[in-house]
Amino acid sequence: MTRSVPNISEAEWEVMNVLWDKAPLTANEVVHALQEKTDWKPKTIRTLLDRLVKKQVVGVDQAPKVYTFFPLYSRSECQHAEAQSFVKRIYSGTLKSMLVQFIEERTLSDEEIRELRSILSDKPKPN
Amino acid sequence: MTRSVPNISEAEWEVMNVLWDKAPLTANEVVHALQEKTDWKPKTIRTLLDRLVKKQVVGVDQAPKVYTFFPLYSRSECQHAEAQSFVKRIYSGTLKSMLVQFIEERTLSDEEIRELRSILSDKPKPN
DNA sequence: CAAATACGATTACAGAGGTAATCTTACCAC
DNA sequence: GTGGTAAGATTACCTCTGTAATCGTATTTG
Repeated sequence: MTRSVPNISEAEWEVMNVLWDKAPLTANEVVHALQEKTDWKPKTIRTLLDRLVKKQVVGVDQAPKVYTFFPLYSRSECQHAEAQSFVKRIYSGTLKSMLVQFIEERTLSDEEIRELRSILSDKPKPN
Repeated sequence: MTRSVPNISEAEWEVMNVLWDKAPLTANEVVHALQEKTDWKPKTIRTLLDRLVKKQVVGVDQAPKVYTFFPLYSRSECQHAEAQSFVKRIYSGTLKSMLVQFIEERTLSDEEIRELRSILSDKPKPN
């Protein structure tokens, strides 16, 4: 039974990526981590954190006077949820058709194709 | 040189799918085509069409008194644009990591994996 | 011709998201 | 203790999206 993941907006994803990498973090630590990637003001990042808390995607520890934030869902859980809805919306539900398109349009280099093929060969686990 | 595709919202994608299937269509024809898939009111669909025209994702032929609408971008062009930004946002840019995840989490059946593998084997065109 | 209808144009309005600023309060340094 | 600062809480404001309704005008119909 997969929990359903709340929607996470584009800007919020940036924040989540930081938290997944090194939570728990204070708001300030998140701000610093994002200072390189974005040019958001600290207040903006704080707003994003608050919204994530409100959506219950992020938890907060209020015990110390300076709050620390941490994810309530794993990165792969969220990626998976996004991927499902993305593939459904854009490719009528089949990852295959997406991959076919990427191959046909040569978006993937031969090298990448080789990599993908080897992943697929390795993995058909007989379980 | 790839034209950059304007953003298309979720509801707008439904409309685009209809247009890609059988444009040019009048607003009414689009409404009928969507009557089965959605429960949107005709006015709602009309609004979506107007917004798509405004965004210049859809063109309109005003010559006949009843306008006809048609896409200005191909379906695969739009899919591709969405896929790029999706993979970038969610999987740090690599389709590979997405596929790896799908395989590792057994989101794909053995059958699907076989299909993907055969696609990959067929396609590494040496051109 | 007058009324009904159909289509297009304009307007509406709430929620999410992007991007902050201001207000409040508590703590630290003089 | 008083003023500066930092953290959290509250408020702001615009755009986009979802979801239409209303208004104006032209065409059809009785």
